[in-house]
Amino acid sequence: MTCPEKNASPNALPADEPQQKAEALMSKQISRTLLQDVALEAGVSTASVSRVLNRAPHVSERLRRRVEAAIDQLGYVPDGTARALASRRIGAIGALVPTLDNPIFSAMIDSLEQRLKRHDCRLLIATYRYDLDDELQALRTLVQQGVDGVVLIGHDHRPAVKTLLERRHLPFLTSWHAKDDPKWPCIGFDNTAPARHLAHHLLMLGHHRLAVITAPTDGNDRARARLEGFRQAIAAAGRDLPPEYTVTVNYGIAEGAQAFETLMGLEEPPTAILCGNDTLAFGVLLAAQRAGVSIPEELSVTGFDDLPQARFMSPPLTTIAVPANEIGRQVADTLIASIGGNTPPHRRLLDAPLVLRQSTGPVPPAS
Amino acid sequence: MTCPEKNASPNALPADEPQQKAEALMSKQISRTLLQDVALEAGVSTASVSRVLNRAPHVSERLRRRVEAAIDQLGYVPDGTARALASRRIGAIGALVPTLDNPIFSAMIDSLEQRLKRHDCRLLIATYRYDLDDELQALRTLVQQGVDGVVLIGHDHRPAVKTLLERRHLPFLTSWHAKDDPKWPCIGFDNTAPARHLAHHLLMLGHHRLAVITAPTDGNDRARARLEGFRQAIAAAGRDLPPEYTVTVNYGIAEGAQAFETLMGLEEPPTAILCGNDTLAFGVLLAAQRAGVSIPEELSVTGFDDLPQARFMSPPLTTIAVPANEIGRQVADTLIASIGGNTPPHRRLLDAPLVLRQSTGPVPPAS
DNA sequence: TTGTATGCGTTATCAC
DNA sequence: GTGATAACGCATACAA
Repeated sequence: MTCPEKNASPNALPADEPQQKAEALMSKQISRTLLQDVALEAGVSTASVSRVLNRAPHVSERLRRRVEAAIDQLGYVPDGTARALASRRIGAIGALVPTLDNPIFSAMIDSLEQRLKRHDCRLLIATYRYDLDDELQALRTLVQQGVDGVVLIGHDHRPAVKTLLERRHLPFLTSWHAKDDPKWPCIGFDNTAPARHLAHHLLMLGHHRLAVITAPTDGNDRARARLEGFRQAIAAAGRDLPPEYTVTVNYGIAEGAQAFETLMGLEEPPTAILCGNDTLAFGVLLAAQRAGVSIPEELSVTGFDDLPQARFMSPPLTTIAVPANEIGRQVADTLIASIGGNTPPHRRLLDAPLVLRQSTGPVPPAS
Repeated sequence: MTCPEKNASPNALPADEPQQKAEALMSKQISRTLLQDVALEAGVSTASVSRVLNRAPHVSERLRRRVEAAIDQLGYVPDGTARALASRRIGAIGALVPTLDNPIFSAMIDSLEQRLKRHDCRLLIATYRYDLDDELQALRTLVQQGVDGVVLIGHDHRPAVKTLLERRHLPFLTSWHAKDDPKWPCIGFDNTAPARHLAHHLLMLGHHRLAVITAPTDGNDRARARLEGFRQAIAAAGRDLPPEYTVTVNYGIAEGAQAFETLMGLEEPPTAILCGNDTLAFGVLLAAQRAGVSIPEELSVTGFDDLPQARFMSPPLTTIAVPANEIGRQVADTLIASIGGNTPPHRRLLDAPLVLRQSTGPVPPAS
């Protein structure tokens, strides 16, 4: 049964199985060392090897050493798929994000992944381009893969998302929003209040004609919340936001620049522009520069996100610092705890402070 | 055996097993429908259900319909972990990238993921912060997870990386470089030639004092290759690149700005600065603007990557357009083919064209 | 503390 | 074309 030397036969079968070898050669791995081989080498049971592998309690130091020696000796590497099937955990969570093209999301994913690694957890990502049907579909495949947990952006989702998550008892977290709903635990920040502060800030500077450039709000509660914040402040000041002062464009610098042209082409151009995100604001800043419109003397501009570039723009951009990295870290820690059985707080709100820079100033005297 | 109604018992065990239910409640999923249940419902064998699921050939239309009906009826969802164990494929590949904080990498990952989805393949990502030991470690965990393929950035890796990949017969691809090594199949682009072109372009404009700002070259063959390209062109012009004209800084706008200060503080400041990537160049551009150094009249600046912002800088940045999205797509297609048994070409080179904009101009007369 | 035996839910290899 | 049934490699309830 025990072969002379190097021949650690994968399966302790009753007799030589001729096809065995041929198969192994065709297959992805040639005669891998199995947990069973380790058990044999160490002279212990497979259960003990498994215990050592999983750092289970109640294993004697002596046994542990023996097993670890055997593992090193044979260069054993546990099979993740078998582990997953038996333990019902794959050691990875899934993240559903609208896109990775937006640096604010890739920043969050980056820190999420770094933090998960500490907990020995991998990250499976899927993007859905702000299409909620695609999001649902992507979630289905992630769930089918067997992810141990899921993180979502925002609270705009198809109803089936929640149904699926709950039916599978899958730990999950939403992020990037602040809605207080016990059914949708979240780690995020308020998008409305900061938006309100930005608008308020401009109103205090004497601006009357505020315009807004927003991303499409369809399936994007963050964009909606920010727009709502802008509206609230404007309404509180006894004014309103006329439709022609609200421009909806897709994400992008060029799109922001385009929106600038549109707004400045109006009979009564705004004296301040509130942008739904920094990238749009960058576009406005650049277009203004090209058009010879000086910021903030002739026009005030605000962003939302505080991307690394924001402080380097000319002039530096007044914006809201979104805690993308902190969200990544806290989501990782919380989801891991949640997978471990701890019920997380239904809602954790992080700061998204106003960052006053030089792109905003008093309303021009001419107005 | 067959329960009255809703009770699709997960296992057709001989008798009631009291613990069964308790366990199920504790566990992640409550009485999931299994492939076996589908087989029962459809009145066929489990093998047939599996065949339908995997679109295997030689299945009658009639049987397929019956099975599909049963699947819909029961809302059956295959278990990815069991599938993975039995088929030896998890339906996901792993991507190892230095960081996702650099938009050029997140762009590639974004398109990679989008394209993989078409092939019904998921993406597992891991970052290693340019630390090759971490890269190796991360690869180990991905392999252990059972990924069906791996994509790496560059050709700087620990030897163990290749050993591991080959021992497991794991399809893999490197990217972002152009080294012609049959052992390291790659889909990338030449970093050296474009760098040479940039330097040549400046030399043709009459610049003699060229400086370089580079990212740390340790474990970063792309940075090294670009630096080498700069050097080649300069040497070809009968000049050299003195050490004080070569500044190494970490990635970042602030870092680029800092390097600008350093260089312009020299007794004989350069008349042109070649940056290892766009982000560093952005820093230079912004610092120059602040310092009142006009570009390109007093100083020429080049980047490398062609990030979306590059064309919106003032002045627009002369740079190299790195095909990040195309790499993502082609890596996806090729790796999938490779997993399917097709041997990919050892090397596919994509274009990384010079994009001439306004940040470069004739050497200032004073020089 | 350690060993035994079985389950995890598919795929795949055979026969038929 | 379809049906039994043996892997797949590990975790774990239970016994010892």
